[in-house]
Amino acid sequence: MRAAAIADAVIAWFGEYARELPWREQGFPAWGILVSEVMLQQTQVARVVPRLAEWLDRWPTPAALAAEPPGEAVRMWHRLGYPRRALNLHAAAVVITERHGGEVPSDVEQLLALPGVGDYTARAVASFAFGERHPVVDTNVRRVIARAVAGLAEAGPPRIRADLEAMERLLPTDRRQAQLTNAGVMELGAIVCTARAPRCDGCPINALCAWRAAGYPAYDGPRARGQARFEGSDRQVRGLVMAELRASDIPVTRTELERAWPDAEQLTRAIDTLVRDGLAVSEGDAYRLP
DNA sequence: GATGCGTGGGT
DNA sequence: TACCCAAGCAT
Repeated sequence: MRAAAIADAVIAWFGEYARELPWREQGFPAWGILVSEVMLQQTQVARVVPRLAEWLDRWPTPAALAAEPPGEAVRMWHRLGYPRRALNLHAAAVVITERHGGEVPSDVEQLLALPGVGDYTARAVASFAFGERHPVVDTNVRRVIARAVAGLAEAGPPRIRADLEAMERLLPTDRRQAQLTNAGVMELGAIVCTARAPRCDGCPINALCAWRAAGYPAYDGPRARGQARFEGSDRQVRGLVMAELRASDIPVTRTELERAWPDAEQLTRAIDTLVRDGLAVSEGDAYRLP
């Protein structure tokens, strides 16, 4: 069967060429897996590795993190981006401590209920930390399936149900083999079947690839939405404000923030949304981490 | 279902 | 150099 051939080839390749990453070490805790998966949401592996080590060194358990103010999580986040993830991780640590006896749950439904844990992260933790048999679908997996199975150059817009079903069809029955298939297909998409310049010569499934067999046709389907320009955006201003708050032990005044971004109207909008998101707290005419 | 959300690496 | 893209999530 074609799906079995793909899984077998990917598993064999993964065993030989997988990168040595902290969260793949024997005995790496479920808490560490959860933290790594949240850090990896839209953030490259190379930037995550050092921050993950610092984080787990300071907070080796969910209870340790839950005992501190959420602002400390935001500060430890440094410049990983999307700092609401740090807030989510802190809130998740509180839930895990109060409702799950301090242990990261292995059940997908319970994982999905944690703040900042969505369809990808819940199944990644269930599969990688606990060996549960669930399809894990991220941007890499979607691209590999689009090419190898559907014969398309790109995956197009995400469709959760269909994407999960497509990966499910590739998963072997055995739990361990399913886990290795999840990790292997992701890894293949990350370092071989890349978005820009795929390294098809080194691909373990190039002989099975529908896109290759079709002669690498160009993509003509619907495009995933592109990102808005960053320079001059509210996101940039929010980032600058957060950098100021992280760097200070005392509240930062509005006047000091205006030095970082002179446009008063845009600065106000950034501050207001940060306060609404719980990433900043107002204290008189100044602001600090929560 | 479309948008907003940080920061930086790769080409 | 600009631009695309990155182990997504919440609303």
